[in-house]
Amino acid sequence: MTGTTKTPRERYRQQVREEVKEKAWQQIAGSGASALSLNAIAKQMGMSGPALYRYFANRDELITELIRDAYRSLADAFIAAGGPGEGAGRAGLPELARVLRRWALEDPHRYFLIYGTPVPGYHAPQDITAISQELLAVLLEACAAAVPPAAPGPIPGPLPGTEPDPFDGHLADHREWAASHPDAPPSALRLALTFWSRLHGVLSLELAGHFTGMGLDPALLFEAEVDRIVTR
Amino acid sequence: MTGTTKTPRERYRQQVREEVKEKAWQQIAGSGASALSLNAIAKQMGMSGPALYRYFANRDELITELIRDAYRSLADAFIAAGGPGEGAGRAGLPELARVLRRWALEDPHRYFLIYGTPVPGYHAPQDITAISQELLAVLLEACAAAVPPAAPGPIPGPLPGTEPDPFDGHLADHREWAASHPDAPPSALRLALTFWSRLHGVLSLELAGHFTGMGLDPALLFEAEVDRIVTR
DNA sequence: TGTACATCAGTGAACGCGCGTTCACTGATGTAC
DNA sequence: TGTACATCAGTGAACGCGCGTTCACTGATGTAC
Repeated sequence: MTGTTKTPRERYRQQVREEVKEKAWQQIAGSGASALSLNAIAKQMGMSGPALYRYFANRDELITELIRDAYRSLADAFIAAGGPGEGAGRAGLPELARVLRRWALEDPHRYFLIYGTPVPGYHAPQDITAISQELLAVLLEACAAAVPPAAPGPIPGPLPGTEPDPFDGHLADHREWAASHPDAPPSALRLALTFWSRLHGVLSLELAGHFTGMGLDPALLFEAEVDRIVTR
Repeated sequence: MTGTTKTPRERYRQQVREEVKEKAWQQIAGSGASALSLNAIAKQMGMSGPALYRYFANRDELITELIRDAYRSLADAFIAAGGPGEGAGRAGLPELARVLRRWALEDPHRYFLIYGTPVPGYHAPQDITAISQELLAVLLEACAAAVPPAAPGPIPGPLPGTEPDPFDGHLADHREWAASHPDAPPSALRLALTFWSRLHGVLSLELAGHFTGMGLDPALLFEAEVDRIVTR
């Protein structure tokens, strides 16, 4: 416990940092990430603007922290559902899909901060890309479990009833991004990409409001798409 | 021709408006849409800031105009490829998909202005939604041609070899958005939604740079996804 | 073709605003003896 | 337990900036007779 012992001051610092971030999220929800203003946050907390510089070096650090928290939160949700399972663990793809949608609907702007229009010139620090790799690892785990394992020995032809996907060849040669699962067959990698891109497709259109006014039920559309990812 | 006759002044006005929009796009490409500044554009054109108010009522009108132009440009590309065919006309879905990708890569920020993170509080004027309906009509046309026509008389069960899609039932009841094609079968509507959401998924991830560093070829991934939309 | 007038593009000064950020300072909280 | 000192949260004034937008005005361009 010695490592996590906090002096009252440290405790307080952390509380204020959290409150700043909370107000920041509220502001983002109201007017978008680009309108985030330190002064406005301070005023909302009943403090003067410069006070925030005790807690964040500058505006950019705050935004980076928000992005990190967003990734962390999604990764945790994934791990809780499908991570290396001590507790709940080992969720299937449909469950992961629902976790993703629930997480996104919880705070659409948080989703867009990660997957939305990129901020020109912004590059995420390395520890953030590491979190996104944790996320990917959970997804790959579920995909590997959903797909027939690669047989050792000579590479078999396509299974009967399965048309060969030409992209699988490309994947077999470009799998650095899936380093967490070096033994997963290309079809599992393919499945992960499909899961990611298709769900991002429906979800981001839904969150951006492109389905409103069309009279469709986005939840049904989402479920239908999940269905076609799983039963390929 | 009388309707399109332009006095020199009208001509000039239009030229300047075009130049303003041009610089606006450059600025958006550099620092994102939210950083768009009238003063900066004016300076770049060698004019004083207030001069622009001869051409646009305010900043919002300029942005709306940019969005309108973006939609118009995409709709025109679609119509040229697959629209009600006098000239080229009647392109299939794969061709439409390539048109979409080419258009998006031509200017990623233009794509994101339409399909990216929504601006909180912004509502597109009606003539813009009309353009997006033109776009949809072209897509629906191609989808209707790619799908077995609905048989008149009693609704048949699912075709042999085709598993019934539960979402098609929902679509049969909610097809106002496809008013341009009142006779298209639900499966065609479904195909259009699939085309739209899946291609938006891969494309927006690509444009946002989420594939960079993964070592994948986005063009191949895109083509593979197109393939699985068409040969379902 | 020439003159009188109306139209309109563009300027420069000004307003009020909010932003990020720095700096010197006050006062409260914690630490060491 | 009490005192002396160090740490640190927060303030208020200030800097420089760029923004959108208005206004009264100048000067060039087009129009009518």
